[in-house]
Amino acid sequence: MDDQSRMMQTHPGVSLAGHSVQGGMGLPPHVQGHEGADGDGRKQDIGDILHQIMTITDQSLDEAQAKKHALNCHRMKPALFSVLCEIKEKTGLSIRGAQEEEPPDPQLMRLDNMLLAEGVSGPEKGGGAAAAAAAAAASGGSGSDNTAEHSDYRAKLSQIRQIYHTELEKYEQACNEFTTHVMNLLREQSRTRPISPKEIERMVSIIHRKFSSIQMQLKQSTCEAVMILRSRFLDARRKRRNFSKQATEILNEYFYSHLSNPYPSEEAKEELAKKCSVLFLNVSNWFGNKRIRYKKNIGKFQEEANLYAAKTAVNAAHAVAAAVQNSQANSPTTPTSGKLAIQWGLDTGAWQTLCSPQTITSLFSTFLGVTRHNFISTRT
DNA sequence: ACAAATGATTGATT
DNA sequence: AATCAATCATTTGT
Repeated sequence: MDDQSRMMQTHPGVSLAGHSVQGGMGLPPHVQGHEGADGDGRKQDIGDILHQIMTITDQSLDEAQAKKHALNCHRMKPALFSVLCEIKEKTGLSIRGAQEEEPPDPQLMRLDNMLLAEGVSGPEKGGGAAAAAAAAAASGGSGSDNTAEHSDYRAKLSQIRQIYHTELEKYEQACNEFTTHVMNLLREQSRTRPISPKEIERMVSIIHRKFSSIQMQLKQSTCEAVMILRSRFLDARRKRRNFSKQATEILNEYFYSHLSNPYPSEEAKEELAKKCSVLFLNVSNWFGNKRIRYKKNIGKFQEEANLYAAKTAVNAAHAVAAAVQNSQANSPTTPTSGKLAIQWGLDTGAWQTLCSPQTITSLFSTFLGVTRHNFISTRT
């Protein structure tokens, strides 16, 4: 209303010149006569029109409807409409131009990528399973019972995915509904207001922007949920399983039978990992923990040490005995063998005496049924 | 419920 | 890159 009156005042020349709406209520315009084709008559017309517009709210709906129809049917209407649109376009210059182009939001892209990677926004079934499998592999579980471990995770993930999709669909539907509503409204209004198709387009894009910002919030919170789920289920620290009895058995056997240097080589670790059906990293962690904990409190591990020493002895006794016999027979002493202090560390040194005398003694006695001294004396 | 045991992580060190 | 040391978070044993 303001627009209309303003523009009509500013550009009287383009108003409904030469056409009297006044007496033609409900009648097609062409039936009415053209009384004043120039001068006073025209001004009079304009005044009448303005007056009519100003008082339009006082009129009944039927009357207004009829006037609208009369306006729409006027032969000059399309031309007038385009002129008004043009004027409006020019006067509203400042509004547009500022945010015409929209570069793809980097954060939105990050969110999209993550959702895709997690199998939330990707293809329905395969993507999710693949993502779960990948996550399982990355988490480095013990390998044997991954499926049971992660079925819960997968269930929750698909729950998130479902919520995400339904919400997204809801937003999309609402967006479309709203857009069509607004478009219809604007189209309807464009019969009486100078609204160009371009403007409608712009309005639509504004609406889409608004809705996509809502979508972004949805994506954000979905990402958060996935992250929480991940940390809850896949962080190995949180969901850890102790190794099987056999695995710890094998590892302990190696540890105590290499107590003087419990640093398995890469190959040895590989082999142990295979034997225990755990990962290489698990073996490394295990030895790291074992060394530090053993060193920290040797006394506590005494019993265990004896146990495994005995175990290994059963397997190795013959071999050792043979070796001893061999060395007795043909070779001078092994240079390092006399030294019984066991130190750990790397080439750089920093080795400490760690094996208690009792451990050594028990090792020797269980191995060969001789005392440490006896054993040494047999070699020297 | 509590403490001990245990596997993993992290930061520093070498 | 491998290891140590401290620490975390869970599991297991009581």
